[in-house]
Amino acid sequence: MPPEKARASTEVVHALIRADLLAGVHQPGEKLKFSPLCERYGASVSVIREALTHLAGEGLVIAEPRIGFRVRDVSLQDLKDLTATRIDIESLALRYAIERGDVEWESRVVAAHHRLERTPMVSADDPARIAEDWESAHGCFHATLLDGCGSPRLLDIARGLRDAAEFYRRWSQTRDPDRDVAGEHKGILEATLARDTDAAEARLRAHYARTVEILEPALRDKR
Amino acid sequence: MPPEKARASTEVVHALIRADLLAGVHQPGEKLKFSPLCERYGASVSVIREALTHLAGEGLVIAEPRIGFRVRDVSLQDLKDLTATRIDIESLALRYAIERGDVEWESRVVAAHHRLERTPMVSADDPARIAEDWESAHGCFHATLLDGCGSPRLLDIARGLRDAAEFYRRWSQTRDPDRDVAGEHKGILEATLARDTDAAEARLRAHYARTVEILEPALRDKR
DNA sequence: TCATGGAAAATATTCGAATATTCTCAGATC
DNA sequence: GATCTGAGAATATTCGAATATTTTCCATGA
Repeated sequence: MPPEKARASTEVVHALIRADLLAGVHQPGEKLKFSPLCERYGASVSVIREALTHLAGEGLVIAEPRIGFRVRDVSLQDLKDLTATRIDIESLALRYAIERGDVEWESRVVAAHHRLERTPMVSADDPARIAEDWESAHGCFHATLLDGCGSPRLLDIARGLRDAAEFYRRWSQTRDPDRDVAGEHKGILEATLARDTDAAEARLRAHYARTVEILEPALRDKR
Repeated sequence: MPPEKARASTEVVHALIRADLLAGVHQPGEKLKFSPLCERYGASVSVIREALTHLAGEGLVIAEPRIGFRVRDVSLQDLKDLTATRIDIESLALRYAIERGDVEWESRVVAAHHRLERTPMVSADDPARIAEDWESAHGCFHATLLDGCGSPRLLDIARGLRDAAEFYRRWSQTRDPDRDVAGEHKGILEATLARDTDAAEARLRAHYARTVEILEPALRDKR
């Protein structure tokens, strides 16, 4: 339930809808009608419209002129393409980061990893669901890793792909209990700090390939 | 001067403003105020606002909440980053295209190149300005080249970067009279058809590096 | 049974005005 | 002289109603 805001700016509504999309409140492919959204977020059509246009730019919703907006659909095919693209882009950025990153960047990576390592993956009250804090620390670790590459354009592309991947990840909350995610992160960190480009890239690649493997069964029926 | 449209849908206005931005009607960094835009495009604030929000998603304008919108600024630093990123992304896509592209794709590349070759670079009436037809054929050739890669996500990223580059290219209409652009395109085409990945990538890389060299002097004063 | 047409309902789009915010600049204060 | 203040102007944002479009669904005819 979104908090009742007396004043609803488009930014706030954009963030609320975005959070709801990632949380799975609106199903993939579902039509997003104005009247219900206005009621839910306590805003007029104008601000809903602007928020949706913004989200369409981010690729989370699809704008269909004169028909309306719908939640972006998911498919196994798209997940594979997304993951492959993400691996290529992040490998590129990580290589540059390892090549160009300074000590200040290194420290931020170590800090982000430490935070991730010390954040419990599941919350105490709902062990079936991945904790919000962990999701945040996880995203932050991967973003910081690439941060040293020095290319705003490349980082922007990587951020967009991460958002899209998060959409999939949150939508299907399945996970492999045998998987040593912490170990994978540690491996990436160590290879990066050792400035071992090939090893770091291989580990990053394996990390994401694992994720798609886990999500695959949940998408089997979606084509 | 934009054609007087009795009915102004946001799509039409979006396309008009976009064309004007690429044509340099609105200067980089300039504030885009609603009243003048409403008058110029014959639309109400709502449709102008939606068009600008859309353009902000494409990165051509910058949205500053509660302050308004402005044309994205240009800088030498950004041009260099953009070009480097574009080279990396397009190299990646071209490699995949050469690896995976079928005969149908090959034919489209040949066709696009033929069209580009037979389109005059400058129009008869204004030899100082690059012809609209040529710009279009040029963009189409480069897009088709990557088309065979089979990754919608990667193609989407490449398209965004091409748009950004076009913004720079059109803004500064300088060009090098000694440059053999047609030869460069032919070289890329031949290496691609020969499925010589390394040669094709090297030629694509050189092609874009040349472009930044030519644009550089015009941006010297912009930092 | 299936296709077609065309009201009626549902819905998206657009508008212009009402409101809120930011900017400008003259005057006051230190 | 420099900085603050606040009224007024300029501007962006938000609203709800008016308009246009799409969808639904039932009647009609092949």
